[in-house]
Amino acid sequence: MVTRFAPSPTGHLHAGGARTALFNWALARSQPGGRFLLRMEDTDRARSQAALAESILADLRWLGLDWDGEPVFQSARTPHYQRAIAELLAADLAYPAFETPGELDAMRGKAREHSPGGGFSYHRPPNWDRAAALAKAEAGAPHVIRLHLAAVLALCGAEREIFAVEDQVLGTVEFAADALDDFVLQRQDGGVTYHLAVVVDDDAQGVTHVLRGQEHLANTPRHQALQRALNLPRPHYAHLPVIQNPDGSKMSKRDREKGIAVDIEDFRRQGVLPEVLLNFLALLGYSPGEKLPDGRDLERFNREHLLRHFSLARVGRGNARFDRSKLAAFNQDSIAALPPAEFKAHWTTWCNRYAEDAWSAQAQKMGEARRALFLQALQPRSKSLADLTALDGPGAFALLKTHEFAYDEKAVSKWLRRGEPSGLERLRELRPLLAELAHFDPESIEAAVAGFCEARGIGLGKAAQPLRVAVTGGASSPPLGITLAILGQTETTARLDRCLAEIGGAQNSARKDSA
RNA sequence: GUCCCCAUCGUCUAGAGGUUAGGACUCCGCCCUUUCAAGGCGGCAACGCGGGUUCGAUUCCCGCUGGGGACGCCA
Repeated sequence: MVTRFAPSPTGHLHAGGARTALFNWALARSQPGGRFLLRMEDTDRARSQAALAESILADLRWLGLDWDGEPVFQSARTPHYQRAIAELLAADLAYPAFETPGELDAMRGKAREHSPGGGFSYHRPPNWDRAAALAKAEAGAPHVIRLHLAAVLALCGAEREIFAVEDQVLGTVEFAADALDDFVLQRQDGGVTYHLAVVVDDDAQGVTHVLRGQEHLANTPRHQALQRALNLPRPHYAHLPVIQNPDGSKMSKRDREKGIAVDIEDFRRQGVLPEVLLNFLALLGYSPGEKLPDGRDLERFNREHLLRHFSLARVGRGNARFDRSKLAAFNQDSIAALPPAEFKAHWTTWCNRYAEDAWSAQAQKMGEARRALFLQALQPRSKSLADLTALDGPGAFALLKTHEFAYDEKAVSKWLRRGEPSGLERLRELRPLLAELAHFDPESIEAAVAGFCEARGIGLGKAAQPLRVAVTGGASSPPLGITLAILGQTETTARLDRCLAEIGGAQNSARKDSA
């Protein structure tokens, strides 16, 4: 079995493309001796970019997908296409046509007028003068080369041969005989179209199974017609459901402009682990159909599992919407489950590529020991690697400087102002205790605060919450000991002073006002 | 408009001619807890509609509706 992934380097690898690549990879790798090939469909010279081809390759590698041999670039295969065109021309299975794009537009418009919505299809007229046309083309008149469908049909035993697609996911799909016309094989500029290239290359590379998005389904009769015309074997076809946005629209570059992640690069930047993205992508339009011992569906699996168990029979037929919150949940679980060393490695890699300068400066200042505590505290609280350095994330308290974070008014009033004695008063007592602590590690801090509470016969929350609000501005953070230890003794003291001055001062004047 | 594909909780899905229609994510509640996160327990929530076939259909067939895709000298 030979499969292939054949992206066009006119954009980055996007979620749908990655899923197609993944399934092709899994299908080939699930078979002994199966091969998975890569081909860059860069026949559109104007839109293709070498840098994009490289980025697609990089994203595939990042996902952990490997391919056999070197990627084939269609731009380097022109002679093969020319040979195919020449062969078709010689057999009168293709012919030159001279309409300009403008003329074709007009013809389409006219066809629409006559039957509203009626499709336009191009066919060579019966009284067509082959010799004259060939001579005109030879003389240099601008022209395209079109497939001579009627002649191809004459080659077939039955029209079914090209109009019926035996799809391994969808079953047999029958197209109407007028679904095809004499489509263009070679453009005026001499470049061949996708249809010709794909058929020639799939044959040249020995591809046996073509797994692609459902948007290609209607192209398949064209490809089957070309295979017939060129006398090439027909691969097996399977068309995958389309991946959609949550609102049911197609994922597109437009969504990217709105800041919605679409490309693999986007998810990478957001701090999604590659194995998580791979896992999640595999769940769109596919289900392993396995139950766990406790009766749950198997949903979390890795590359190796997919490669061992993947089957086209488990591919769905309906389109799938991309649910980011589920991805986030998977990502958080996977991050939390990582061995700390691996987590650190992932995070370091991510930082080197994407982290903001603000974080870099802060990390420098933190030093190794506190940085380790930070990672330890944040690992189980991060939905993504980007969360760690996000100024609105769970680690923000450690990222912002002493005077940068804001106090949450509700938290302040609940934990600092209310009560008798108030939280502020507890803070005044706690400040020297913490400032003089010999060892400022999580355990010592916890012990000191616990001792403080015990001595006064109060619950831990009475001291922990005011402290938390004072040093983070809000009522939630990692456990108190580690929170303070991450900040360090100097910073903790400074923040307590800021709090006492700002909130304490404000409180005093507020009391006067109300009195 | 024409052609094609699809149709189970909001989303991803499992599923069988007879099931209390299962799981996951989201959301809600409770427990745990110094807060958050995590974890545990529980809850809300689906077979689009109309005809057949059948003892019985959510499952099979047809129609409708709805969603999606394709209709390029893009791929």
